[in-house]
Amino acid sequence: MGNKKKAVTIHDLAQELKVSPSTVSRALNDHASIGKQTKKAVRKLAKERGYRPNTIASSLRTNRSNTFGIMVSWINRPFISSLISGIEEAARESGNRVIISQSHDITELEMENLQVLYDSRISALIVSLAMETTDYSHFELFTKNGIPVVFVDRFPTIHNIHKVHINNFSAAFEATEHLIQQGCRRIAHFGGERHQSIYEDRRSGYIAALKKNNLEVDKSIIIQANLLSAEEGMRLTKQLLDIDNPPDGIFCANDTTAVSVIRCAKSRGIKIPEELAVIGFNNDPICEIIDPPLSSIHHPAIEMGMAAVKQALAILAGDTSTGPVSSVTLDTHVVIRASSDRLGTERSEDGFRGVLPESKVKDSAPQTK
Amino acid sequence: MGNKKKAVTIHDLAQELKVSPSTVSRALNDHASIGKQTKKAVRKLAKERGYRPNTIASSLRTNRSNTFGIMVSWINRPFISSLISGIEEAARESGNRVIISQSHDITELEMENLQVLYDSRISALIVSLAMETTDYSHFELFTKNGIPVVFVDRFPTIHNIHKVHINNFSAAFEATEHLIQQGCRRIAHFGGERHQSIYEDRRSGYIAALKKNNLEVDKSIIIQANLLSAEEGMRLTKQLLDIDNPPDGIFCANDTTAVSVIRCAKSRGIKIPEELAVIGFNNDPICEIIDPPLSSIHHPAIEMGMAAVKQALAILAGDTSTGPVSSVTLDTHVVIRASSDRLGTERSEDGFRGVLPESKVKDSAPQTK
DNA sequence: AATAACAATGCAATCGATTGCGCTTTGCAG
DNA sequence: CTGCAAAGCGCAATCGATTGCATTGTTATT
Repeated sequence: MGNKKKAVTIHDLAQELKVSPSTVSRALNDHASIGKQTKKAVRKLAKERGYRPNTIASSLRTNRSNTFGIMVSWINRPFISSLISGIEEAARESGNRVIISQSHDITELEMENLQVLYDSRISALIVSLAMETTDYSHFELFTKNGIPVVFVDRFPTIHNIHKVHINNFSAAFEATEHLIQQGCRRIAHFGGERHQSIYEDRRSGYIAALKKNNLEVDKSIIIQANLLSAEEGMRLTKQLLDIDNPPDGIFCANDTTAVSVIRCAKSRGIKIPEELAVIGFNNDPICEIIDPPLSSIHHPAIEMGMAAVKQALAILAGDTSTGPVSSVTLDTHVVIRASSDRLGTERSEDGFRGVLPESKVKDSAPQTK
Repeated sequence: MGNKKKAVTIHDLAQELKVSPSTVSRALNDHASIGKQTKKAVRKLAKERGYRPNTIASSLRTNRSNTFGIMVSWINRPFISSLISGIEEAARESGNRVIISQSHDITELEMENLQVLYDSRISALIVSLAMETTDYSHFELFTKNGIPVVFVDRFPTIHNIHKVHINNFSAAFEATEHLIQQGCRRIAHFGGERHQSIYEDRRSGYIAALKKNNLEVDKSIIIQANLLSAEEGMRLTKQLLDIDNPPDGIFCANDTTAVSVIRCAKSRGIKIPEELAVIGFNNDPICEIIDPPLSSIHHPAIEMGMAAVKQALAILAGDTSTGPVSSVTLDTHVVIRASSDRLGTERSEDGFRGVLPESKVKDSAPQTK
């Protein structure tokens, strides 16, 4: 183990076959102007000697690294890890590698790590913004140097960008209307940083649904969180449930806080969904696990990752059919479970209902280790 | 956007400063034989022109890519994504990039993707084996070429390897003894593929605990799963609970199947932990979410990732203090929750107990999006 | 048979950074 | 004033693969 014998190069093959390195290179790349015999001989020897192309050298010469960079907040979050899984798969299928980097939701770290990605001369960058980030100038390093940047999920509030996203407004609208249909009349909202458009849009969709249904918009039950973490969720829910006129429904901007709401409510003996109907966002695996199962918005993480790669590839191929920028919107849908199902139509015994989109998610992301 | 002006190189800087590229290179790398003034001037101009080193060129010349390759089964599993998060962080801190690849638990895909990683001339490889994999010859490509391979979690059953792991035997032993202490006398086991040593060891630890406590080892309640998926868990649990003499406790080789056991048992009205005590493995986030909360073995995913990087760095630095191979074993511990706590000492109201190792996990991996 | 056309291969530059070796200058001791 | 070392910097090769252009050998055309 650990021998440091040098790897085989095309020069080694060339020497042995008494041809030039150019010929070897072309033979391996199936260039038209190389004879059949030669190609066969080269490939045979390459295999025998265990030749493997040096991607680094190739990248330097061709100026194409065939590598995508990913910048996300935290790798170990259900939505993000599925997103990455989708990116990895689509990238691999198109012959690209994937370098990964996390910002820990801190803008400064995002900036630092972007430098590293740039130094790696990635072919394209796929980003989901750090929660903190409000200034986007650090992405110009890429755009100004001709490296496509595709934003996924959390994207900047500026116009000239490529992005893959969902319609957060309408998803939130549907979620809220669902609660209203279930009889809720005083619906609270758990929202994230408003400078992140996805959270602002979810908030707007929620408010629009209330207004459309002639329900009061009470800002005292619109909760503002920073990171939408479990701890925040627990702490803020306690406050919310302590007020004189507590809500009878709540729409949370993510599942993590929704779970905290359920746990807090349960500990107080508040019946879900009868006294408090809850719906989250993302359709994380925990939705099916918690008792009662949590209604949510299905957020197509893997598909979003794949779409981002597809979009990056199109840009690299010079596809300008969508104009200077492109925006892909993926579909979401409400997944109704017991936490919001006051009419009792969706209940089951063991909680295993063959809901189509969910089994689909499971197929591509089994919760095994 | 999308201008294709070429990036600044050291030659551009050299020309403008009327010095040689060598000087620029050395100045930027803080080489001793370059004058103070020169260094200052070079760095100033580099900054002004937005110079960024081309890692690809540097890698080619120095034969060091400063890139770690990761090969895992699925990125989007709680344990794996935390593992990767740890790897990414430790790698970044040591100035290394991270390329990621997934095998989907299929050996063939593992082999194919390893080729790609090799072609990228990664500095070191960190692997958690595909469930299927029993032959390890495809890793020789790396070892024979002097590229360190560090196995994490799922490792080969051969000796001359570097690895980071836990003591699966003793963890399983402790888990099983815990069930026995709680009064269980007929304990079942849900195991994974036995050719994967981690699952074989968990099984052995379980059996050893039974024997030590003079309990019968009944193979009819040792369940063999392939992927340890939720579906498998549900299907096999149904069979298990249908037998004449059902178990009063079960130790599962992962949390996913343990959750299935709980859900299946609940749907049949079996009381947990009174009639069936359950303990899983990994301490995934779902453990705290499910009702009743699931006891488990804390599996230090992030720390394992960091340890693997540390180990790889040591090998690259030529550290032979551990001999030709090195093995790092990290600690685990039983996390007792309601699913196995028949004595009722660990209960709480809202399920938020400030268990130290858990809050630690949360700090580094908040369940937010 | 002479020439055009083409197929197959080689030559050498190139991508951007690094580095061993050698050259020039300055400083200082003898 | 000479000699010599150290400081500061440049030359040119190098890493491995790619590619425009030149070259050789072969076949087809008139």
